[in-house]
Amino acid sequence: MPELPEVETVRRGLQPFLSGARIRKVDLRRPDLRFPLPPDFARRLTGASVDALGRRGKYLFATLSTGETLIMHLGMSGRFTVTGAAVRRQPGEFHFAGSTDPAHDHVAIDVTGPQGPARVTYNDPRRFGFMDLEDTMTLDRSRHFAGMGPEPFDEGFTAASLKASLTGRKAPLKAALLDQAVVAGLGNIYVCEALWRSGLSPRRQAGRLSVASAGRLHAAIRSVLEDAIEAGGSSLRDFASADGALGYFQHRFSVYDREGEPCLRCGAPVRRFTQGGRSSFACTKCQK
DNA sequence: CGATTAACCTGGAAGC
DNA sequence: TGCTTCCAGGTTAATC
Repeated sequence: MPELPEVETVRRGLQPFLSGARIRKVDLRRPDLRFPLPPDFARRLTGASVDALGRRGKYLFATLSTGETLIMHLGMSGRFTVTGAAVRRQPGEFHFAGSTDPAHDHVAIDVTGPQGPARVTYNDPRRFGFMDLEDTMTLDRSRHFAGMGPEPFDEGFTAASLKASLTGRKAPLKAALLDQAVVAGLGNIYVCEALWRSGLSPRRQAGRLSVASAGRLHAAIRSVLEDAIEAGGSSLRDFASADGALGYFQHRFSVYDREGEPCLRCGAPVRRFTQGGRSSFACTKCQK
């Protein structure tokens, strides 16, 4: 589910509980999420302090005092919730206070932090998310981060660099922008929204952008992500930040999930079509 | 090498 | 009500 704004919202929600906290206990309900958890996962976390909570693209990561970094990806349906102190547990069975979906609570991390004791629970019905441990020193070269494109808000991400990374690409803009090697953090929603803001068709060949179009696209990517972060992300279904608050950017979608509704710029109906097996939404009248 | 498709997994909504 | 089909915010191995 979550794209950059949602992951950033989660990061900000978890930070007060995790940053500076010591990990007391890690409970695993199953040995794998999308992939097997790394060997001795719980043991390598237990006793560690969290130095900082960061984000790279759609990845969340916690830098630990042990020299390792806990890498987390929420996949399509992953979410974190924070609850108070651990409650009673029956043998062989998990139950977390306040959980509305214990069947998909896969990992629970008990911490003592600046806010006192807390339990951070990872819930993920579809289990497309995953966690891993990597050496902090080589994090940027780790299998998850190597080859990832620039952060949208980094200085290194410019209209010129965007145009350069798209040069030679024959794929449509939609597919190219979903490629995390071009720019990190965009997913289906924000690609659709950024293309609408820049007046470009998702079907446009990525390698054939003018300098002016690349400039508009670059600005649109930053502005839509910025607006979405400010809104606390988008809450499709029931996505919530770690403090339980719902993001509200979904109410500001210009095209995503607005098939048949009028384009906010020209009034023509928003169209939905499939690209690479996924829905694209666009105004075919004013997005060229 | 780049582009496209299928698969991973589950639940909710829509259709009959 | 119950069954079937489609769809979903991501990533990636396999295939073209």
